[in-house]
Order: sequence, then C-alpha cells, then structure tokens
Amino acid sequence: MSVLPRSVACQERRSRLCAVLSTWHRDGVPPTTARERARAELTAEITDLARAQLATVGAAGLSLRAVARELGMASSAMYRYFPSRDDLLTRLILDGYDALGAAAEQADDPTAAPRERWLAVCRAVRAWARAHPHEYALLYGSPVPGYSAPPDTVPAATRVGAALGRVLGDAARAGLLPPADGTPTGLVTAAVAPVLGGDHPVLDDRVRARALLTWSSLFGAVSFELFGHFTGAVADADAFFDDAMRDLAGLVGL
Amino acid sequence: MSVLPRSVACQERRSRLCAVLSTWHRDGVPPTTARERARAELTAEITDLARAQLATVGAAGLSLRAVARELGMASSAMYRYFPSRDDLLTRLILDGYDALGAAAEQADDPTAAPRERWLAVCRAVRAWARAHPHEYALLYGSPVPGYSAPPDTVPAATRVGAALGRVLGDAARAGLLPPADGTPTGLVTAAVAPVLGGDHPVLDDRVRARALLTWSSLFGAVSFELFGHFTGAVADADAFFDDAMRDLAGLVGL
DNA sequence: GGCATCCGAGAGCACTGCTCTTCCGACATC
DNA sequence: GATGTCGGAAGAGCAGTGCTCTCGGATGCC
Repeated sequence: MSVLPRSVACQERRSRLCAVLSTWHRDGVPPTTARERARAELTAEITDLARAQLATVGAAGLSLRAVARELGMASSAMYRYFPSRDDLLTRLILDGYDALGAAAEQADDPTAAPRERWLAVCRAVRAWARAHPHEYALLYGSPVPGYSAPPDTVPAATRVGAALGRVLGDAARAGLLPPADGTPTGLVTAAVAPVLGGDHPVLDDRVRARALLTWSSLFGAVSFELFGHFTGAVADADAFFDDAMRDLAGLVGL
Repeated sequence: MSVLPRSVACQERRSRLCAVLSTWHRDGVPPTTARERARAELTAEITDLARAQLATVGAAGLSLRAVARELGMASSAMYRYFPSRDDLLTRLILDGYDALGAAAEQADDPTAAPRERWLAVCRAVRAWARAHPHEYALLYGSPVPGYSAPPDTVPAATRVGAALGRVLGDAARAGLLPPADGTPTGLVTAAVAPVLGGDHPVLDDRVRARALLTWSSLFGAVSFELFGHFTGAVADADAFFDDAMRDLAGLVGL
C-alpha cells in the first residue's frame, strides 16, 4: 500500500525538481550551481516540515521517518541532507534562536524610555515562548540527545541578551544609570562587554553580572510559567510577569 | 546467547525472593502481605537501576528494556511494576524532587542569619543540580514526553520554594524585613501564603510575588549554568552564583 | 490438597535511527 | 550526439525501542 504512492510521489518530486533545475539553468544567473539551489530548496522544505512536526509532537517525538513520509520520500534519502536526526534538531535550534532573537529585536523601540524598552523586549520573549512552546523548550529546556551544545549556536543564542544589553548601554550613555565604583570583580569575562551594552564607566563588572543574572531570570520566569511550575501560585500571569520584569530592571539600575 | 543467562538469573531471583518471602512470613509481622513487600523490593530495585541509568544516559536515553536486561528479567515483566515508561519517569521525577528538597532543607540552619540561610539553600540547590545534572534536567528542563505534569508531584516540587519561604517568614517574624504597605495586588494566589513564609503583615502580595520571582530566578541561573548558556560569559561560576543569590535576597528585602 | 492469583517469559507488532547497496537520470565531457 | 561520471533517491536490512498478548508455572491462601 505504501510502495506505490511513494514511488509516484518520488517521480513527481523528481520531475518537478528537474524542471526547477532546467529553469534556473536557462536563466543563467546561478551564483551557486542549479543543483545546489535545488538542494537548498529541499533542505528548506525538510526543515519547514520538521518545524511543523516539532510544534505538534515536540522535540522528543520528532521523527525523521515521519518527515520523510510526509514529504513523500524514502527515509534513507533524508540522510543526504542531514547526517543525523540531531543535526536536524541543531538546525531547528539555530532557527529558533534566530526567530526569538528577531522577535526581541523587533520589539525594541530605541526611541522609548529604557524601562519601557526593557519591558517590551521581555514581553516579546514571553510572547514568542508562549506561541512556540516546543521550540522554546528545545532552546531553553534540557539539552536533548546526550547533549552537545553546538558552539555555532552561540551568536544566535546571544541575540536576546544583546537586545537587553543594548537597552542597558543606551541608558548608560544617556546618563540614566546610577553611578558605579567600577572596581573589577572578575565574575564576568571580557567577552560579554560588547554584547552587554558596550563600554561605559557606569557599566562595571557588578552591573554586567547583574545583567547576566536578570537575563537568566527572564528565562527562568518564562520557563517556570511554560513548564507549569507556577501553576497554582500565580493568579494573573500577565501582570505578574510585567511586575517581575520591572523588578529585574530595577536590579540593573533601570 | 541471551536466553539461557536470563532464565538462570530469573531462577536465582525467584528463589531469593521466595526466601525473603518465607523469612518475612515466619517473622509474622507483615503490616502488608509478604508478596506486597517483595513487590515493593523489586520496584525499588527497578527505580534504583533506572536512576543509575538516568544518571549516565539521561532521560531521553532511559530504556525500559535496558533496565530489564540489567536486572536479568524479561522486558515484558517490567510492565507488572510500571504501566509505562512515563510512569517510571514520573516516579524518578518524584524521587528527584524529594532528594533536591531534602538537600535544600538540610542546608538550612534555622539559627543562622536570614541572608546566610538564604544563600545556603541556594547553594545546596546548585550543588545538587551539579551533582545530578540529568535528574535536574528531568525536573526543571523540558517536560519530557508529550508532557503531562503529574499533579501529585506538586507537593514534592514545592519543597525548595518552601525552604526559601521559611527563611523569608522567619526573617519577617524577627522584624528583619522592610515594612510593606500590604495592599493586595492580586498577582499571586492565596495558596502560596502557607508555603511562602506564612502570614505576617510585612509579607504582602508584593513580597510574595518577588519571592516567586527569586524562586524562579534561582532555577533560571542554575539551569543557565548547567545547560551551558553561561559558557563564555561567566568567569568565576561559584562567585557569580553567590553574588547573584545575594542580589536576589536583596530583592525580597533580606 | 486444591484453588485462585500473581508473576515472569516469549513472541510479536509497530515504530525508530541509521547503513549499505543498487539503480536511475541529469550533467559535463569527448 | 554518444559516453561516462556522479549526485540523489529507493529499498532492504540491522539493531534497538515501547508496549501487548498469551501461556505456563510457581506461590500464597483457604
């Protein structure tokens, strides 16, 4: 029952891809080869379908065979595009960080008051998390396989932190932050300075450490809400979150 | 190759259990029947082995068949004790909450100063998490299957929060907390009052909301450290954590 | 001793990730 | 234009999973 439709689907896919290939080839403007573009298209199709499946069954239930089935191709063919299931997940993680980071950045209005900007970014993170709970869990829940935090996710993962840092830095440069003694504490690395508001005498180690704390606290609060640790304790989730984020803003001096 | 040893192991298990049964029966003090106690013993053996496996391969890799194999029994026999793999995990979750809660409670010295008590509890949580990363991930990471937060885990899950709340309540009763206006905000439910320090005029809705925030922030910080979100940003993890927890203590007025 | 009960084994189903071999068809070369 | 190369897909297959069902035997209770 499953052999025939699969072959048919395969044929269709084949001819369609070939058509695409010829078209592109006839156009004569391939910055990359036609084959590569076809490959990229199928890769995108796979990730899109995988993301859809992720949204319904979660990371643990994401099945390479199921995507292949829904795509009308053999499961073995998937391995031409993703060496393993974990690589597919890594791709989804990267996309997730990017989407979340974009949401946070888009919510930031540089002309608004720092405290409002801070709150807006936090709200955007929470909203995105509630809209994509499984993706959020993939990003900030337990590391999935035998876990292997891929190092290339770091830049994408820091976008939210950078958005918060930008608010902090702008506030510092506007003279809206309380004075700091500036003595180095050695708690944070030098690498965080650029993403955490840049250089400014008011942004000393203490402030940066607190910024890191509030950053993790934001996700702590979102995770607790999403994973059900707040159920029965918080009455008005929206108001509680706003209140909490304002408290955190106060912690860094905003 | 696998049939013979399994049968042998089964025989051994059988006779050993029977011996236990007769012994208990001869003692004549079975509050529960002898069979039930044997059953309880095997159940404990299963959970112990499962916990050991969880510690090595993580929740995602925990395999009922592997536990059965290591125990020398057929995988199908496991289902006499746990209806499903998720039930086994639920059991481990419960045990994990209990262990973590016990660690937090044990670290609390009621005679010490509130700020020190607070810090001690937080440190205990972090230490337990670092010592049992996979169990911690099971508790505070992504809800595992299609997720199904079992409601009977709630009392066990609140033990850490209750420990922090006790510190807060004792400080309030000792007059060590700043005054509060006491106007209800409606952010938190009435159910949290008992576990968050009890009743005291100084413990108003605002303080309780902040207590919930710091509670989630504690786990946010621990999760970020454990799941690698702090790598490259925090230089001295121990000192950073202590500093962060003191900041959080300040947030609730300690 | 007989009976009911429980418990474990084994086979089997449907599913998973992943590998290997085979084969087809588009592309580039002669 | 025929030819060979090579990427890509299929299919079979392996080892493993959770879970169900049936069956036989040992056990505890009357």
